[in-house]
Amino acid sequence: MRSSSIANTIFKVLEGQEDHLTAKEIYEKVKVTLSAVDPSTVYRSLERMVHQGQVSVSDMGGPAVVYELVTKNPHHHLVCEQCGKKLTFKNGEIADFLNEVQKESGFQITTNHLVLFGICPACQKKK
Amino acid sequence: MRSSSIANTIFKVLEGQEDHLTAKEIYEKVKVTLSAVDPSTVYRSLERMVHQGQVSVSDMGGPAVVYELVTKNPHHHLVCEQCGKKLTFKNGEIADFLNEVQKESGFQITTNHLVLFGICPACQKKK
DNA sequence: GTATAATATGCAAAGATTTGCATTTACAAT
DNA sequence: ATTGTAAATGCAAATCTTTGCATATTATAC
Ligand SMILES: [Zn+2]
Ligand SMILES: [Zn+2]
Ligand SMILES: [Zn+2]
Ligand SMILES: [Zn+2]
Repeated sequence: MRSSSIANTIFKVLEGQEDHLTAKEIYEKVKVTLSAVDPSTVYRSLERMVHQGQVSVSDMGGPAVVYELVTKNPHHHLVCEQCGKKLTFKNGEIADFLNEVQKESGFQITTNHLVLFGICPACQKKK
Repeated sequence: MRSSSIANTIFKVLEGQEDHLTAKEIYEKVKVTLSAVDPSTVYRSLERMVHQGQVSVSDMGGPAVVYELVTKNPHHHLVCEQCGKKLTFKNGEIADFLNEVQKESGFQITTNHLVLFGICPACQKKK
């Protein structure tokens, strides 16, 4: 993979990013560097990176699924479906559960960015 | 909601369905009964039903997210990302974990159809 | 290095989904 | 029943995403 490849540019974009990004947002950011890049190429690259396990793709309750680097800091989330408030769990806090499932099923778990939904304490009070 | 409403028709479609369906598939089935229905109406109705908790929406690894009645038989899945093989867990087998998260976070968990991914034993052998 | 095969990219078109707005329908209050 | 309000629907347009195919790039084998 040469350093100017799309995948590499995507990688850099995700690396310098705290939050999760939609495919569209990633495309926009890649276009800043590679102005002639085609959307389909970005979408296909993302798909590839997800399949290879470098990147996670998740529905976080927003208008579109979001992508994030997996390698950087493995974690999981609990999202309030009413106000969008987001808790982050370190991988270890969920690992027990996933290991249990792995042991009982024989499947090797690949889920690397679990997203649960709920209603946060504040929103529970609201009614 | 009158009995010929779109939401009601969608409900019937999902009720008489074993497997998960994509929005497109649901639209096609609704159209059989209500030939003049507009796609956007079906999409919006589904969104509503999901928001109200009657229907689950999940990425099961296929080309599009899939919908399913939640009320019928609450459950969760583990899907092989290589061959698509699908295990189904009764709600009880996952409930402990969700209850734990609920207790520790104060969030009231609403996730009603959890989908985990992994590699099944057969595909692990394939190398 | 040259040839061969596999992968990545761009482009155009198709397809799927969402959005804005006007209209209709359902519900509730009078 | 009449009126007023909120929700649901259809239609057209916009947007987002995927797909097929040709070209270019990269990797592998000789
Ligand atoms: Zn995350
Ligand atoms: Zn909240
Ligand atoms: Zn299911
Ligand atoms: Zn498998």
